[in-house]
Amino acid sequence: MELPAKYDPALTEDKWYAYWLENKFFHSEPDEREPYTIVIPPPNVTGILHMGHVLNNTLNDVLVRKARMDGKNACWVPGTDHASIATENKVVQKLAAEGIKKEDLTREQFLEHAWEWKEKHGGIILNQLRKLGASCDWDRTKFTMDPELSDAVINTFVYFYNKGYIYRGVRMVNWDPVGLTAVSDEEVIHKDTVSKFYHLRYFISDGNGNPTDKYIIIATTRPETIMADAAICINPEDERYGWLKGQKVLIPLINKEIPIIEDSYVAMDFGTGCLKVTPAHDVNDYEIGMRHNLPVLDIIDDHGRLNEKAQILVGEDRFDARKKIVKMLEEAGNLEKMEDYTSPIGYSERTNAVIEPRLSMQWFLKMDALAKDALESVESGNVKLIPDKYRNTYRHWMENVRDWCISRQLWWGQRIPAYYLPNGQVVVAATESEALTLAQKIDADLTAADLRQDEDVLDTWFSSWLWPISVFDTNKAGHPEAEPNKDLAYYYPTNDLVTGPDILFFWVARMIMAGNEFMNDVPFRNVYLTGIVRDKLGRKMSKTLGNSPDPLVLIEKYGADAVRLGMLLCSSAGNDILYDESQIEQGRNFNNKVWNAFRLVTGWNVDEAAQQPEASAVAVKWFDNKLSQVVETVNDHFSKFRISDALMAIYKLFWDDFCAWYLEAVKPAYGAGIDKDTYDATIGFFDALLKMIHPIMPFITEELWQNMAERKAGETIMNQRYPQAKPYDTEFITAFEMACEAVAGVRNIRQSKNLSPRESLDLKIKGAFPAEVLPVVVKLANVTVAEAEGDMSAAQRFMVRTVEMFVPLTGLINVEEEIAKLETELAYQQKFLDSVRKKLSNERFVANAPEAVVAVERKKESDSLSKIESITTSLNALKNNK
RNA sequence: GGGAGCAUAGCUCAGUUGGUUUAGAGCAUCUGCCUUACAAGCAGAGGGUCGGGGGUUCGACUCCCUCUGCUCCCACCA
Repeated sequence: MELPAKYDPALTEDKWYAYWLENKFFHSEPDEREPYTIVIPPPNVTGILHMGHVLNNTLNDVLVRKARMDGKNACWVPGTDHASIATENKVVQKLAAEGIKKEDLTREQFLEHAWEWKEKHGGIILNQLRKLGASCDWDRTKFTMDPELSDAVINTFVYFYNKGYIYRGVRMVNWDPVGLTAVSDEEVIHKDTVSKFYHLRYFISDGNGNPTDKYIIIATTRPETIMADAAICINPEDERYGWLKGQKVLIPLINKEIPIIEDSYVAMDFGTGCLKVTPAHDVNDYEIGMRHNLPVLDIIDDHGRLNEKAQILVGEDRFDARKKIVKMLEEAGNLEKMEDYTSPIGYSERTNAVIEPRLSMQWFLKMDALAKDALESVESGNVKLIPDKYRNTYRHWMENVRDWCISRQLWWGQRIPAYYLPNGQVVVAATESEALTLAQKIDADLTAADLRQDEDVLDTWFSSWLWPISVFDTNKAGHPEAEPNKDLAYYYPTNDLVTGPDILFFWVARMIMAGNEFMNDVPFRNVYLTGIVRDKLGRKMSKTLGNSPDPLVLIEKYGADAVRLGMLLCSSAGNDILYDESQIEQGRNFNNKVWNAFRLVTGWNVDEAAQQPEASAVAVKWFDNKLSQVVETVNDHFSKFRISDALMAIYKLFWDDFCAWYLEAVKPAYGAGIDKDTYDATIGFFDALLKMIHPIMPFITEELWQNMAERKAGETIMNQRYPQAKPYDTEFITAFEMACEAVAGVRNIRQSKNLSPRESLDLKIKGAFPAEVLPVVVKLANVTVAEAEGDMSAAQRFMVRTVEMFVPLTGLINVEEEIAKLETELAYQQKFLDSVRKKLSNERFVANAPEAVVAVERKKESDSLSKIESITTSLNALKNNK
């Protein structure tokens, strides 16, 4: 078969993926083998593949394919996350574009639209993963809102409620006025934001609600909330304000009288030392309010607009209201001054809206006991974080965790299974009928119609924390006492989890909690935390910056194998990835290299009569050893999750060792056939190399492996065993390296003297050069080898370790130049020798350093001495001949 | 404000309990080659004293202190 000189991934990738699918190579069922399990970090169901997914899923796939080739029963479970707030937002926007307002729909109607949207867009990202080559067990594809998975979520809620871990209460929550829901603390991003610090005059009341001419100044960033002020607070120690005690002041514009209170919370050295207390709209103020029994007046509505309780500016958005009230305050003479002020402001992770601290009734899950166990799981090493610097971060979070606000004021998600009785009492049960049974124990006359289910849904993470359990067994979550089903018993705990550090707490920590609670075992052994993919300039990839390439376009342009290799090249664990398209080009180039090596090897004609040349025999022996050495290295890298190192080891083995040295050493002369021994060995090596490359570049390796020999139907490289390391001879590997150095030395001389590679040269050797590898030198350097004798001053000289090599070149030697070169080298060696000797003459060194270290120094000394000797000899000879 | 981490060739990174490293790789750069697998290639070459300073040690890129710069996480000073 004639292959083109350039590899075209478009011709192979879809073909082989379809082949893998048809043969169900990705599918796993429990059997007697050791399982290797990974659950996918489920992407948002409506998500589109971005570079972060590419990195994550490439790593996952490499690990899964490697494990599969190591003989394990590999299972990678794919799926998607319903992502309640993100998806609901998208649906709301889509409906808005069609002129439909969410408020005008019933819950059922809205959900119908949402499901329709999910059906339409839900599969996209999983199909994109197929393009990347992901070897997921698609038969096991799950969605966090699959009916059975939702049941598991509901059962979990009921379980924790009955355990007393879930409670309902009014708390200051992070309100997202755009998403119209509470969000958890973790979903709030604090960003330093420049705003204004307004200094406002509050006049002292005369006792009858009229202002006197005395006033105090308070500093605030939120003048639009003054109408909700419940008091002005000073520090009791603050002498400046002693006179204020017991007085009342008037809120500007609305002239409402509020008391002066004292609380040590107020910092005397910040602002003016007077704090306006607004319990409904600030967490601290709320706590002060609780301590001092202040009334709570909520003047901001769900959308972030002032409500009628504000009395003024009713219906205005909080930020518009701020601008307007400042003007009003100024006109009323209440504005002392304003200054620029930078402070951290909370933003919603999903909608980027400024978070409004707001009091509301929410459901919470107690975290202390769960967090304690989850911390222990990591501290004890039951779960290993890679890189382990994240243990510190993890510990800090787990020790300072607050109760988890699990209710969301949304429709898309699992609806909270709490049912209210007409009298306000609440019962919690998995189904309406069970809830009715419970309710009837309270009041036997109740009917189903009397029960009202809670309107809220659960936080998305309240379903995804069950993922490693519920993808296998939907009954176990919520029922720790139940027997796990066959799949769960076999696949759990999973082996490795690959995810980003940004969801270490959102997801990873909570999965550990759920695993401990329901399985009494952690959900995975290793958590490999990838970096964030950034652009060349180190900026996070984002839609708004437009610096995020479309992976599918890249795959089309370079092939999935190239994209995978390009991503892995720069991805050491835990470090951010600075993505640059040139890395993908490098991946494509490597593809092409493999392709062309294949063209060369398969283009050879076996000559049954030919004897194996000595150089070939040496090269075969060497590469056999080298291969084992690198397999060992690669396995070691894999065991430490040093994927990019493993990749580089394979890359160099193929390109440098196999192509640049081995193939050149065994390549038959033009037009000649190759002997059978060498050919068979070469094909064997190629086979091993393809297997080593396969986890990283699955497509091209399958294509070539299939073409390398007759394959039976249903055969695939992905189910072959990974090459095993045999004992190898390091001495021989070193000897071959010396041969390579000798070849390089000759090539160097050719280059500097402008000599053609076709022109054969003499190579004279002085010293202990391993004779076994000489045939390779002879072939690759195109030289005739002999021992050096007599005067070598008319030769170009170089050294391989301690062996001197001469290429006699009468008439071509520039004596002056050679002398200068040798003198430089001599000076260097002399200096080196001095430093070694200084060490050796230090008694404390010789006495304290380990024997081996001292021996090394002695070897350095003797090597250096022998080099100096040979340099001196050559130098003298040159000088004498001058 | 608290905590963590990073700083090694032009770029991205290795350097595994301090000693065969007066430091390695890939990419990029430079030089010479269209040599019959591959110019997406081949053959060579140059390039850093390990952010600054101090200390411990026979010996430090590696340990300690300090300064500088960057990054991330956490955080209720209005």
